Amino acid sequence: MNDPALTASSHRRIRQSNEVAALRALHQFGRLSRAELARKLRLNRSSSGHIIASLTADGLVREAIEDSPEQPGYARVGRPGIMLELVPDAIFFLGVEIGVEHISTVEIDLGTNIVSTNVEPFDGPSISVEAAVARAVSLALQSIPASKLERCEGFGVSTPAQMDKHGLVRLAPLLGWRNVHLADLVRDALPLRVPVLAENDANAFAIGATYGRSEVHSGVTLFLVMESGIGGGIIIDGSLFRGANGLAGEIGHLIISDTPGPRRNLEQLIGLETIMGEYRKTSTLDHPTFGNFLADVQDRLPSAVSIAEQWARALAIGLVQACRIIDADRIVLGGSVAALYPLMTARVAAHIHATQESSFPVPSITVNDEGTVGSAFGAACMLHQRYLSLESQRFGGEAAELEEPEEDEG
Amino acid sequence: MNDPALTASSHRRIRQSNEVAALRALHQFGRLSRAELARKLRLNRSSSGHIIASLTADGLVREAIEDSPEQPGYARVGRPGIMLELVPDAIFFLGVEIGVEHISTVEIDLGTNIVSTNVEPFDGPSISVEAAVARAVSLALQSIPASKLERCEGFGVSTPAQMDKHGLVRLAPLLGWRNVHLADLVRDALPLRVPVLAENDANAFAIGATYGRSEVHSGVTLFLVMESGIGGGIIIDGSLFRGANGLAGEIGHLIISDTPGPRRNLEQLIGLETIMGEYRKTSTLDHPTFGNFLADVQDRLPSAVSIAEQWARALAIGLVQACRIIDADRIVLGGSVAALYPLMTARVAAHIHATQESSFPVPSITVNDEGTVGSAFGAACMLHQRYLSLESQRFGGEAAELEEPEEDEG
DNA sequence: AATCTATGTTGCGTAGAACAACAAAATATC
DNA sequence: GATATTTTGTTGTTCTACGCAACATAGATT
Repeated sequence: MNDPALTASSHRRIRQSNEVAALRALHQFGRLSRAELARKLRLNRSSSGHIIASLTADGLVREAIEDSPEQPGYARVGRPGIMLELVPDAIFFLGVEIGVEHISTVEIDLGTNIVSTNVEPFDGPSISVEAAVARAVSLALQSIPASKLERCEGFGVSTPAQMDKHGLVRLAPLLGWRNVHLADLVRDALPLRVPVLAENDANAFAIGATYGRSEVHSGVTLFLVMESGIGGGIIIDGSLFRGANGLAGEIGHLIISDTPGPRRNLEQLIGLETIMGEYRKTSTLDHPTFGNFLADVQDRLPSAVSIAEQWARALAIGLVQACRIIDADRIVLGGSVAALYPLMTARVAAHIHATQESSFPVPSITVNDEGTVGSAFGAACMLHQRYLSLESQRFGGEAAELEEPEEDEG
Repeated sequence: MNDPALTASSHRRIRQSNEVAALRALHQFGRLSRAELARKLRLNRSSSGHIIASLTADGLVREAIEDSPEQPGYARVGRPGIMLELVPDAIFFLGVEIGVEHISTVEIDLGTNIVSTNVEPFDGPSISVEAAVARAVSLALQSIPASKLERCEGFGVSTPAQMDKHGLVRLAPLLGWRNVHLADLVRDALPLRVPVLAENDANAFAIGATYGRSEVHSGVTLFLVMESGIGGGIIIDGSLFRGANGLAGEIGHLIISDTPGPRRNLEQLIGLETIMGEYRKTSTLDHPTFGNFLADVQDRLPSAVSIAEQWARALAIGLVQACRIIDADRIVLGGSVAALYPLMTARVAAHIHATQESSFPVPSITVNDEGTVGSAFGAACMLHQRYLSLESQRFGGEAAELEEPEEDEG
């Protein structure tokens, strides 16, 4: 019913849409002159000027001081344009990850630069939702001076839970939550009136990993977060594909093998627990860590290599299965287990080749190296993305979602 | 690079977008008054009136003659509105399926009603692309009087091939094609200048099966075409998800079992060939047909039921695997083998339940009953959908896709 | 120095939506 | 049955924001 193409454009919306487009272009390309912007947006130079004028008045855009006047190959004839850039600290966004063992918060600015982060240990399962939300909010706000607060334009939460697009948690097994409206709780707990979004942690991670400037990769990216559990997210043309229930990309439960005894799913085959379980059987150390394991693999210790080999095979099968359905052209691996991939690149590729028909295009595989704040960063990015879209509160958006003049006159 | 949100709106575009929105609303809801339309589109009544006036002048919309004046529950206070409707035969679209054994053509009108169809036997593998295109075009046009031709507003082709979104066929194993620009060939063969789109047959089928009026199901639909081969398509919020290479939803090659000997993929387990191969071993008939098999299953003949049981299990596993990745909430089965599903509903459901974790929402499964023209119909629908969008040629669209003022200035 | 080229700005024209006012066509109310 | 009420469709006006053209500007080119 909320068919975007069914809502009409008015005059206000034109300008809104064009201002948003200008902001997005500046975010994507970094620096542009008014004339360049006009070309990108297919606008007249004069219109571009007007739009920039109003964005400048709002303090979102400024003329860049030419610190590096001689960019290589920038010798063009004609009057040089005045470079424009976003004012990074004009506004900011907060992202929080409520994990099982820790809470992380991230503050990003209009240029999606990370301004500050906080991480705090946390015992998720033993704490109520309300208390968790309270701690998350206070941790996120603790390093923000009161005077700056009003420049906050969005608050994102990520957590290991299955939730709908409104932030209603259906089930969070690791935290013991069920049917809690997380987004609403956070909204109420915040001393600000800003847009709040909640999202599954793997989905948020996926957004964060793909939502960089000039990273508007048009295509399909499958993002895999490999820790004890295996999470996943799918990004289509730069925006998250949630699926019907927010479960799209959660490939941890794919059945990989039904060879001998019980069926084994991907999580059971490539998760951290499994690797460490196997590794403990062979390691001579008292308390072997994943780091020890990686070192052993690097040293080509047969027992460790054998475990890694199993891992590579299962990962390859999982990726091939997933790509047969969503036809991704890019795969990004994240989470601590991803560190194993660079050691096993060739083996994974070989298994993919063996499983795949030759006619199928093979996606590129890369490792994401965001720190522990990846998911919180992604949550913040979701609000950055929202700000640079037509739903932005800045334009009295949101209304479009709330009104819904549903009149079912059968 | 073709980021839609990066292109700005001008004055012309406003009207375009609003006219398109009006046409879409009328298509979706059938009949609306100007005031109702204004509410749906969030426009002022007067603007709605202007838009309707210009669409009426173009012959696309008319005031409906109140043949059924008393719609139930239609007693509302106030002046009753004048109902508006699309003029079905204002324009039409053609769709062609170039299959392996037959060519089917469909003509649909602005209301997506099927006006006429043609089916002709065809020996795909033995015929060149050019000849196939020529036959397809002549079959599609044969029943269209010359005077009507100019009202054609689009031509769609579907064929069992992997192709990109521009209609360039990378590979069509069943027809022996490789690297042919099918859409261009059709464009050149047509005696009209109309938009031409080409799409994989399963994808086209999927569009046709979901693109009904008032069928703008917002959600994720997985469509499965089961014949000798297994094709598939994914529809997200009413529009086709092609994936990076047009292969999204092609779940025929999912690995279902690696139990004893060689791996078996879904196609090898639930395809028509497999069923009939098994059935021939047990049937007492000389030339058993799939119809015989269905009858035997219906009669609970143990040998047939056993084959069907295997089929149900493999299908269930395939669907569960697919839904774990794309999180579909609706599955539609098509193709001749789909007729087996109604007999096995309970078994499939049981297997899904057994494979699935309880927390996972189970999608609805329905059988599509389009005839043999489903894929051609879908191809025609693609152009209907395009006409009711901003890329419509009617508004000098397409330019947006051709210009591309790419200026990579490092 | 003169010319060329591209940029940024300004004033004007215009398309098209919002707004307000009004007549019309029905129901609701007394 | 007359009047009030409600909703619709239309008309004229206002306003917003873009396109266009003209011009001054700032550099490169000759």
